[in-house]
Amino acid sequence: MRDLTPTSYALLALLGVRPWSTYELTKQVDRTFRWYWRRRDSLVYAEVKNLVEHGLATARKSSTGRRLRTTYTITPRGRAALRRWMAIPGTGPDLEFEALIKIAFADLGHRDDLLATLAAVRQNAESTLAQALRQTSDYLDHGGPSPERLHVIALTAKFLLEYWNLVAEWAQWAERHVDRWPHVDRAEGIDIPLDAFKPPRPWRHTP
Amino acid sequence: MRDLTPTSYALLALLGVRPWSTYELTKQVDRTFRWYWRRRDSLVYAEVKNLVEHGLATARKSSTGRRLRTTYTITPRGRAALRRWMAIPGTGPDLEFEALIKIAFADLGHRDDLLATLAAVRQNAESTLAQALRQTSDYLDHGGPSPERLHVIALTAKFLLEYWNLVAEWAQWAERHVDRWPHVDRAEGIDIPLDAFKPPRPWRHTP
DNA sequence: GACAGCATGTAATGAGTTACATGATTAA
DNA sequence: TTAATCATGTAACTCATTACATGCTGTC
Repeated sequence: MRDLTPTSYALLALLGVRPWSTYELTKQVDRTFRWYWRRRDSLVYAEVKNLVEHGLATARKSSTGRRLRTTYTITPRGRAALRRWMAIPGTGPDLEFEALIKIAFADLGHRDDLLATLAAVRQNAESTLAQALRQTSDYLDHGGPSPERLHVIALTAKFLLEYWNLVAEWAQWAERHVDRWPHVDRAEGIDIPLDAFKPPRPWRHTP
Repeated sequence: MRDLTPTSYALLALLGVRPWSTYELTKQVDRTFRWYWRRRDSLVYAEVKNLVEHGLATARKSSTGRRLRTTYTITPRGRAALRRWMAIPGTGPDLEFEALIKIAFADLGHRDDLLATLAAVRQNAESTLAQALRQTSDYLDHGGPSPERLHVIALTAKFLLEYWNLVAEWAQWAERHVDRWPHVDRAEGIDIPLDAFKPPRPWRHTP
C-alpha cells in the first residue's frame, strides 16, 4: 500500500464529482489536469487501486461484452480525507522550463539556435493557448459539461489563459529583440532591454 | 555511466562560463536555476562526476587546509556537446501547480479553505517576486556578476518577473471574487466572472 | 571546547515514465 | 479481413529526493 500523493488526491477529487470507469478517468485526467498536473495513463490505473486499498474508494466490476470494466466510487472516508487535504493550502506554481536554460546560456551557442528556441516556445504557447480557448469556448456557450462547477472552473481558466498568453507574448518580445542583435556571444555592442530588470507594471510593493 | 539529462547540460552550461568547485556550483545552481530548474545539491555532486565520466569535464583536486576540494573545468568535447544540445529547441514551460487542483475542486471543500489557498499562492508569488527583484536590482545598478552575459540574462529575467507578477495579480483577482461569494459548493447564486473564459488581451489569433 | 554552519559526499527510497502486452470493438 | 483505436493493465527502469554521515573552520 503506497502513500497518498497529490496525484492520489487529484484522482480522489475527480471521484468527488462523480464515479468513473478507469478509462473515463484517464480521459478526464487528460482534459482537466493536462494543464497543470500532467500524469501518464498508466499511473492513473495504479493510483485508483491504491485509493481502494486506503479505503477511500470502492471498485465495482462490470463488463462491456466479454471485456471487464472497473468503475470507481468515492467512499465517505474518501470524502473526509479529501476535505482534510483541501484544508492544507498546497504548493506552486512550480515552473520547469528546459528551453529557458538554453536561452539563459545562449551566449555559449549560435544566434540561430536562440532564435529557433524562442520560435519553438512561442509556437508551443500559441497552440496550447488555442487548445485551451477551444475548451473554454464550450463553457461560455453552454456552461460546459458541469455548469454547477462553473464558478471554480472560471478561476482556473483565467489563470491558464493568462499564463499561456504571457508565454507567447514574452517569446515574441524576445524574438523581436534578438532579431536586431548582431551576435549573441557577448553583451558588447548589443542594445540590452534593461527594462527587463525592472518591476513589471502593475506592481505594488507590500513589505 | 549515466545518460546525460537536461540537468547534466544545465551544469555543463555553468561550466561553459567558468570553472567552479562543486560547492560553488551548488550555490550557483541555486542562484541561477532555482527559478526554472530546481534541483537538490546532492544531485549536483552526482552529476558533475557523470560529466567527467563522459569526458565533458575534468576534475582537479585541491585542498582547503586538510579538506579536499574538487574543481571542474569544461573540456573541448564538453563545449562541442553543449553546442549540439543548444541546437535542439528544448521544451517547456511545464507547469506543476498543486494548489490549483485544490482551487479547481474547491466546491468539494470549504469556502475558507479556498480563501486560504489563494492567500498562500499570492503570498508565495509576492515573496518570490520580491526575491527576484532583489537579485535583478544588482544587474541594473552594476551589471551584476557577469556584465558580458547581461543581454541573455535580460531575456530570462523579463520572463520570470512577469510570470510571478501574473501569479500574484491573478491570486489577488481570485481572492476579490471569492470574497463576494456566499458559498462555494455550487455555482448557483454566484456571480461568475465569465470573462475568465475569453481570450486575454492582448491576443492575436494566428490560425 | 562546544557549537553553528561550511563543505562534501553516499545509500536507500520513491514517484513517475517508458516499454511492453493483449484482448475487444469498430471502421474501411 | 485488416487496421485502427478502444480499453486495461504490468514490469523494468530512472531521475531525483530524503536521510544520513562526517570532517573542517571560525567564533562565543
